[in-house]
Amino acid sequence: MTPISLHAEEGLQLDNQLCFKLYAASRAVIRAYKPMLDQLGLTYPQYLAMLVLWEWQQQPPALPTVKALGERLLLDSGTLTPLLKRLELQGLVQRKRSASDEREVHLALTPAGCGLREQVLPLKSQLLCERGVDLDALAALRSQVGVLLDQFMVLNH
Amino acid sequence: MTPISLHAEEGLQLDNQLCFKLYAASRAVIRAYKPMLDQLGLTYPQYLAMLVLWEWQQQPPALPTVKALGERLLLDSGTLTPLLKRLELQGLVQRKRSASDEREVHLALTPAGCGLREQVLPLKSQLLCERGVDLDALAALRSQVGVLLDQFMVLNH
DNA sequence: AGCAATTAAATTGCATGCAATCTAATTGCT
DNA sequence: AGCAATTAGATTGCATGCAATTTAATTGCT
Repeated sequence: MTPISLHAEEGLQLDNQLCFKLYAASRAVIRAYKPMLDQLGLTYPQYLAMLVLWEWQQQPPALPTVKALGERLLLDSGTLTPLLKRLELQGLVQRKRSASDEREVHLALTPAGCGLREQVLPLKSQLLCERGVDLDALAALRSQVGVLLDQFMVLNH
Repeated sequence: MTPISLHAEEGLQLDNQLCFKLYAASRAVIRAYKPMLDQLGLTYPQYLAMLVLWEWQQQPPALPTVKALGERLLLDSGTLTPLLKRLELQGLVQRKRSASDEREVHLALTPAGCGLREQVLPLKSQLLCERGVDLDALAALRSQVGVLLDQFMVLNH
C-alpha cells in the first residue's frame, strides 16, 4: 500500500478538487433543467422520481415500493416520504399500503402523472437544441461519470 | 438549428440521464468524504468554503468578501450567510463589516481555522489510499467534468 | 446636491439530503 | 406458539440550495 503524497499547493486548491467540480456541475445541470421543470411543475428530485415511475410502468403489473424507488435513486425514506406526499398532493402519484405486507407502500401513477410523460420529450429536445449540446459527448461523459459512480457505490459499501 | 430527436425508450431512462449520474456521483463522493469531514468537524460545503479561505490566505493582505467567496463556490448569500455564521460560532472564521464599504463583509481565518488546514492533507491521503484511487484517472475525470461545468456556466449565463 | 438605480448581505420560505429515532409489521429461530 | 431481530416507512432535527424579498450603503446621473 503505497502512501499517496499530496502537496498542499496542489492538493488543496479548490480547482483541483474533483469533488467540487462534480458538485458544481451537478448543480449547474439542475439549474439548466429548471425552465423545463417549471413548465412541468416539478422539482428536480421529483422529476427523477417520475422518471423511475414512468419506467416502471413499462412492466406491469408490478408496482414499485418506496424502498425500490429509493434503491433506484439512492435516496432514503427520510427524503422520499415527503417528496412523494407532495407528488400525491399534486395528483400525479398514488401511495397505498400493500395488502400482503402492511409495512410497504406501493406507488402508482395517476392518469395525470402518466400523461405528464408526453410533455417531457419535446421540452427536453428543445433544451438540448437551444444549448447546442453534442449528444455523443454527452453520452461519453455520462458513461465516465457512471464508472466513477459505480466505484463509489462499491466503496461506500 | 437541427431538431434533436429523442426516443422515449432511451431518452427517458434514468440510467441514460447524465444529470442523474452527476447528481448521484456528487452525493456519493460527498458521502465518501464524510468520515474525514467528521474528524474535522465540518460539513461538506463548509469544507469547500474553508478551502477557498485557505487558498486566499496565500495572497495577503486582501481578505475575501462573502460575494467573492460566493463567486468561487457558485453559491449566494442565502446559503453562505448562515454557513459562515456557523463557522464563526465554531471559532474558525471571523466576519467583519468592511470599513470602506459598509455593505461588504470581509472574511478572515482565526488561528484555529488556519491550523485546521494542516490536518486535511494527511486525512485526504489516507482516504485516497484506502480506496486505492488512481490519481491520473481522477485528474482526467476532473478535467472532463470541468469542461462540462464551464459549458453550463456559460450557458446559464 | 438630490435622487433613482445598483449592489452586498441578510432574511424568509420551501424542498431537499441525511442521520437518528420511532412505529408497526414480518421473519427467523427455538 | 413465543419472542428477539429485521425490515419498511414515517418522523424529527439540522444544514444546505435557491428564489424572492428586504435593508442599508454606494453609485451614477442630472
